[in-house]
Amino acid sequence: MSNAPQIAEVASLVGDPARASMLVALLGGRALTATELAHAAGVSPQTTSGHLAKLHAANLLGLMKQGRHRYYRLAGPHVAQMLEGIMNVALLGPPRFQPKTRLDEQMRHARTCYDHFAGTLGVGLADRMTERELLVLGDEAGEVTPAGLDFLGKLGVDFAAARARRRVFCRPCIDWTERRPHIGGAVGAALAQRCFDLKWVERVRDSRALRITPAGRRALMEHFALAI
Amino acid sequence: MSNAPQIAEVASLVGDPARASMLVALLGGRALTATELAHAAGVSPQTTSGHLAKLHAANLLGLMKQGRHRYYRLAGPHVAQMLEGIMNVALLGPPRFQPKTRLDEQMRHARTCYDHFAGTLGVGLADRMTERELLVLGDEAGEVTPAGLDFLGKLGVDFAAARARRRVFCRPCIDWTERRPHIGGAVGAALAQRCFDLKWVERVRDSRALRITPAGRRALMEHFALAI
DNA sequence: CGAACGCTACGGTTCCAGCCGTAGCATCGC
DNA sequence: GCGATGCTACGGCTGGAACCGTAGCGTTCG
Repeated sequence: MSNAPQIAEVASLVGDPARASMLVALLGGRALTATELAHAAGVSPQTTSGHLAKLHAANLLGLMKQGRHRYYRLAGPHVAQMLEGIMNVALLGPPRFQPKTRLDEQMRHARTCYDHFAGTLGVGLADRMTERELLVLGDEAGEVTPAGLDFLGKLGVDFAAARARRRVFCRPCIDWTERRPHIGGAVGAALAQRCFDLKWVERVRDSRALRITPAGRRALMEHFALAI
Repeated sequence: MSNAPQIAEVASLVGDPARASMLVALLGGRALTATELAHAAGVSPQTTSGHLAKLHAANLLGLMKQGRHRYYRLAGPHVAQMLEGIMNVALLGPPRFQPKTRLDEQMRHARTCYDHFAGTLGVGLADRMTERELLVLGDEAGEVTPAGLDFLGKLGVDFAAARARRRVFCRPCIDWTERRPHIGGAVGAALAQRCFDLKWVERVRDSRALRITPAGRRALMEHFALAI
């Protein structure tokens, strides 16, 4: 009568710690090989192979074969959004102990969240833009103001897709570490892409973490009054 | 290092068919007793009790004791939003056979989605309001226009909470049956509440389904040009 | 007060899914 | 061509969880 079985099927796929680790790793936005995902999940390649096959069969992952490698990525924004929703519930659940590691510090500072920025960098950008009324972020939605559109346009951010509609909405995404919203959706993705193109921000190898370049540090201060 | 274990824990809670059925039943928005949920899930009361204890311990459900009954409800909008995200992924997954039952027809027509309307009614309202530019719905966000604010205000919809911010955003929610967005978020909740208050729409006993009253039928035609 | 009802605690059974070892197939480098 | 690498298929093991029956506690009603 209902779609509960299908919900359970998808949820149980995410419900295995190994698979959840893989999905979280892929939430970094990059396509990863089966071996990399095996390392991320802490299980053998054989086990990983089975997990990835299931996730792929359920359309949670996309697959790109390249030589002897198989690159997996999230099937789309809807999967990222689902994971985000689950993370949000996990965050509001019973409080937990979380041993802080060194790597955490880097992640806390700046990382990707599928296709946009998170961490101190992500919420910092959102805060500064909100202060200057370039952006309005509510609990359930957000919008770029005309001034914000102008501002981002001058930075060279490409709104071709987002501008198709008259308004440029954006989706607030609750930051896992900061517990406050940052800029998600098409706007967040376009802004992040521009920062990559301008070499303000670089990906850290084998991680979701990001490194802000010296040029990026200056530029963020200049354009966003954001001291990182 | 990461929060993957917590994600997996939450997801595995939803990943059991019995628990998923209970959560979907609670997505109707009402608080239900353990026995009602047992019936919804198709398992014994003993088993149900264990499931509900787990869901409650993980802060996915709220509990209200009333005499010898225990009323459970979703812990909050974040849980509903998570379920919505999972449903969305399940929808875009591999196509499935779905035997249509009689009850489905009623549900397809009009039902609640936590705190707002879904089904033909839900998407119909969204469509008509969009046509008249009372509402703008994008892929990831939406907003009530000034004309829409005026329109809904005259209907007596209470925006006290939503109006706190200058703008009234709303969250598009992908309809499970129609596969198109309907009005969610605070705006959807306020509109639904007003329709209940005006007795345009009634809940159907023991179901998420809704019945549109004769007065409601007339009013929807009059105010929204919506023929149901 | 006794019976019925709503719900939970505990014990035992069953079954499934994750895991790895071994083996096998494609691809790359020398 | 040969070995190394990346990945997958199969088989057997094992741990965990869902499930129900029985039993027990609190509440309601006659």
